[in-house]
Amino acid sequence: MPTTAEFEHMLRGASLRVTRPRVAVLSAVHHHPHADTSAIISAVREDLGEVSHQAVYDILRALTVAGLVRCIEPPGSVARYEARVGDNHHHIVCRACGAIADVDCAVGSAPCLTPSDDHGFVIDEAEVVYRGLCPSCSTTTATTDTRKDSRV
Amino acid sequence: MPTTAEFEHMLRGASLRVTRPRVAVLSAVHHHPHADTSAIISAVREDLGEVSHQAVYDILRALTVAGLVRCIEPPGSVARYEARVGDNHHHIVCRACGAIADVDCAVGSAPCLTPSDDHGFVIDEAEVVYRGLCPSCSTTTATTDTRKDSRV
DNA sequence: AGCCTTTTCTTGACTCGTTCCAGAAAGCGG
DNA sequence: CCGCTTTCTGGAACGAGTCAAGAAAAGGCT
Repeated sequence: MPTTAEFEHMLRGASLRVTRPRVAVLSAVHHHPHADTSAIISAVREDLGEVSHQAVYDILRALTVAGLVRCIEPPGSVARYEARVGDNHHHIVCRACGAIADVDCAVGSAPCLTPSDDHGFVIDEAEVVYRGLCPSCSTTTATTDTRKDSRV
Repeated sequence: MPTTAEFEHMLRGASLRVTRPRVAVLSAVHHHPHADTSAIISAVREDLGEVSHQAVYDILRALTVAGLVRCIEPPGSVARYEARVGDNHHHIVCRACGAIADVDCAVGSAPCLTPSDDHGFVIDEAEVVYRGLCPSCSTTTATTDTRKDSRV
């Protein structure tokens, strides 16, 4: 886990001013992977005392466009943020509890980036979202759900 | 494009009561692929006159759980609905204008359903979202965006 | 065909995540 | 240390979607 000095260095490297709220937000995202905005606001306020929610929204956007954090928006959930950037990994979302886990790329090459027909689009990214049940939900839920209807 | 009688038959086949709003919503989703809820409401009202938005929300949910329509929620956009169900296809979303196009599965097998580490999750579906620029946006936008940083 | 039960639709208020705005505060180059 | 610029505060506002109670209608049954 990076130190405060490293967070400051990351901000400067992205041409962003170094402020206490920004360091706190960056730190919160690193310490709470896949946290939503309100969780990040809480974490930042534990750190600094009162911080406006607007500041956190602004900072998260600034960090996102700077490439220091990544915003993911799972269906049926609010926006969540994570610090793993640069490596293109994907996510498993639990249908029952909404838990999210990271998944590294399944295959070495990029088969999903070459669809059969791109309709003239210029594709620069493909994101994969796996859906299923997390370990605890799959055990508590009776094994009544045996559908297997999805191809990829 | 299915006829009204066929829409009614689809509803009955899903154990759903046949009502004019439901037929109109089902028809609207078939005629307007990837339309958002407000567009569907407009289309239904052109058909039937006044219909409450609540009815459309309820109907869309009922049709979704019945498997007659599919709900997609692209990041940065509201929920959209489409009638192509059963075949597992994916979507290209234009970063600039939000246009959506269908993409059939790139490969015959399901490589994306076997991630390198599933963290104990029971995966039953994988959804792929391609992001890029649609034909018109890629020509109007100057070719200044040459990043190619995504693997899958 | 006509009743009765259950489901569905209407109306209207309301929640929640997010954004907009104007002014105060703080970072940082000179 | 000063001043310009960016950032943060506080509060209002917005929009998609949800909740709740009662009216309307679908469909089974006689």
